[in-house]
Amino acid sequence: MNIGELARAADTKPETVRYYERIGLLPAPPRTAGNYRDYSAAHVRRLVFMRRARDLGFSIEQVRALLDLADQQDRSCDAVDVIARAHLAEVARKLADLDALRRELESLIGQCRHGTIAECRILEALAPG
Amino acid sequence: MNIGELARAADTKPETVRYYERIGLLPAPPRTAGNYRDYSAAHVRRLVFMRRARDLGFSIEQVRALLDLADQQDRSCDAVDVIARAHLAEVARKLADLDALRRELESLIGQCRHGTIAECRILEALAPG
DNA sequence: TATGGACCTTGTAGTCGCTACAGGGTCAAG
DNA sequence: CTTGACCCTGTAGCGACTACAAGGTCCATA
Repeated sequence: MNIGELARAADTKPETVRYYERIGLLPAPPRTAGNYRDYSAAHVRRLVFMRRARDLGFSIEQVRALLDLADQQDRSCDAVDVIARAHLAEVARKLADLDALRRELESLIGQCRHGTIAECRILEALAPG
Repeated sequence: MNIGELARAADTKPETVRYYERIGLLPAPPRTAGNYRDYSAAHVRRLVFMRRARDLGFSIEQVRALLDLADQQDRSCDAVDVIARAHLAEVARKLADLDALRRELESLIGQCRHGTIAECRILEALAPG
């Protein structure tokens, strides 16, 4: 299986796959006679896992930690729980920030009286004083 | 007023101020005999405006557009409204995405049975099919 | 007057997670 | 045998800063 097929199987792109190999996240596969990367089903599984975790907003370093843990089958899975909870806390924080931001923008926009720039309430709200 | 004082007045850092000058967002001020940047109250107003807009999540290019508009006092402020509304739409979209993400993470975490990695529901949920 | 330390100057490189080339090589179909 | 779709490597770019390094300036204190 070449890099394009692997990428399609994980709904990503060859550039991203090469990037993951370069940063040591996806093991380098054997090469064909023509120097093409030659992937197996295990690579597909690993890449799909990575893409799914990335889509859920885990950072590359968190993904690396999750993959490392996944390789140690007999350890307690509490470490996985810790990573997931830390990420959830971060997401919750961002949600709160973004919601406050939305309210502030809505208030800003609600003040627009469609006059001239000189009397623009939105710009006034952004300006000091 | 030197760069450190300006930065403190706008609750930011000298590096950021120099960055804004480099990308043409904050006009280069005159220099003192010792080659220090010498800022006026107008610079403070502009930088505070920029930081406030950035804190509200406007991109640098949006801030640039808002500043350009703010300089044209007799134009209609509808263009400002358009920028603000576009940004609000973007924020609302991100909020929805992040909320879906939070729910998915909560569901993932709710499945943790604190056993071994081999039977970890979180890792299973991340793994392919 | 000397000296220390806090500031300022420039330029460059790093962050994150890719993405987009450029300039070549390989492969399968027609 | 040629065409075109893919692959290879290496490097540079994105946004919005941030972090140095190596030097210069300014001001207060000894």
